[in-house]
Amino acid sequence: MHIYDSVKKTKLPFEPIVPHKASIYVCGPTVYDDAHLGHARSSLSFDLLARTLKALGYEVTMGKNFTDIDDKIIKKVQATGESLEQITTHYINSYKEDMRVLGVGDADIEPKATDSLEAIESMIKGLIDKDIAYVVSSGDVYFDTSKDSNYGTISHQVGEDEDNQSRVEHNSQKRNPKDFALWKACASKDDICFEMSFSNGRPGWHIECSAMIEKHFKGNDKFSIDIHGGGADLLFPHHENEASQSRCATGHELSKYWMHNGFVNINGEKMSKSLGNSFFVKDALKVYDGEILRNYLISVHYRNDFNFNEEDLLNSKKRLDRLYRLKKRVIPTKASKPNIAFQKDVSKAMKDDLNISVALARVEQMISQTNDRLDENPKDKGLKKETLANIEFIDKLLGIGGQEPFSYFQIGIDKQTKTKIEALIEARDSAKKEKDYRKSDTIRDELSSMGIAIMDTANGTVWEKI
RNA sequence: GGAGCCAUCGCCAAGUUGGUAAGGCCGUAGAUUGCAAAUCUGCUAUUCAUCAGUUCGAGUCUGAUUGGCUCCUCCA
Repeated sequence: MHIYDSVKKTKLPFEPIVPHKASIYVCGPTVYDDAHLGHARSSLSFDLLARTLKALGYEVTMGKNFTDIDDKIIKKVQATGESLEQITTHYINSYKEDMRVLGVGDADIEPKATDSLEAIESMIKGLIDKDIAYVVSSGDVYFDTSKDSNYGTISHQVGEDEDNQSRVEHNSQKRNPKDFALWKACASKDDICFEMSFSNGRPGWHIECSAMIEKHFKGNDKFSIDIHGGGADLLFPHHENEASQSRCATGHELSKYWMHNGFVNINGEKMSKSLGNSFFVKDALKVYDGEILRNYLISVHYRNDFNFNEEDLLNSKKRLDRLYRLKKRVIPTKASKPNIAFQKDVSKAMKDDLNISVALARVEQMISQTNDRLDENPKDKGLKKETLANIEFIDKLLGIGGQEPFSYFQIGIDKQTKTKIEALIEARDSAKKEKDYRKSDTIRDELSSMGIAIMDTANGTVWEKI
């Protein structure tokens, strides 16, 4: 397995801390709103990573946190009158449900900031004791970046000159402009605070992840975890700060490898809350099936930016349709063993920093070849069994192709419509038998206007929702 | 102002260590079909934004130019 390390900026062989085991920690969402396509993409990227590692025989431990204390959540609390817990529970469940529909299961470890306050406190305390962190008069606790000579080695973004045109607000209480808050003291009585030895307040964003990693992962004397992941925007300052805190607190590096996924753009524009063009997973799922969305979102390499648009989505759906049409041809049968060459090729592609394009190209080659062989010999039972095994292999590795193929093509059709469609097909068949092609074509047109495509096969007429 | 990324067929998109351009969609010709659809087969970039350099050889390395984009502020 090779992965691209976005800190070293090169592809590296994956050599985990403990042989055959992989510990991954991904920055999860701040739960004050529904998940958008960007969350989905990040989640999907690391889901593919975990699936690939598992397929290669690694025992994977996936951690993904929920930031459930944050200014925006508090704002929502104040705006809605609901409790912090009500709000965060709601959005955590909403996130999990969306991801489940996209084929991403729960992480093995799902820490919440509110469950990690002790770990946060002890890490901050330790840093204060070493004078790497300091408390200012307001009660805020800052991290002294000048104490870490390696500060900047993660993002390579910290220049020599401190006095650049950075948009970072200059706080006179800070020792250095780049220092960041580990702990924010309560500003008012309405604030949501936790009592700590240094002040009443709440944790800063960066410390949460560091503390949660230390709490849940063992690591060794050099690294806490194997892979730390997240969106490309988190590289700086979030991951830089995380790495620095952990380095100073633990005396070793936080993560052996760093992976960052690219953005989802909508019509070429960055999707962000401030631009107001967020595309929520829930909204997308109203229109498209979860697997179709998944198939689309994983079709572009995880490091590239992803430009979401409907035309490409439909294109990618057509590719998935081909897989399911093949599945229709081989079902019902019992899967045997997947074709070794095929399995090897697909795995090889995924082993190369999750090269999904090459993997999917190989899948399509398999589809074409199998269709060809099935055209020649429609009753090749061995081939059918192997093909089904191939599809099951793909489903396990990529999370696509796992549905029952007939229902895949009939998603969103209710029973009543289904009965009607089947009646029309029956009527058309009898018209065809009587060679009344005008009538049969009229029926086909009627079905077509209902959004139903039909195809005459050796085993009778089948239909699909377009 | 600082840091960095990207530019491959009409569209989407691969292309570690330089060796002579995957795959899909669309289009097109054919097989098949009552006609379609589905399926299969053939065709579809002497060329990788531009210019220069290194090299026997560059989409792949170096430099410059042009055009997109991101981060430096909460952000997946």
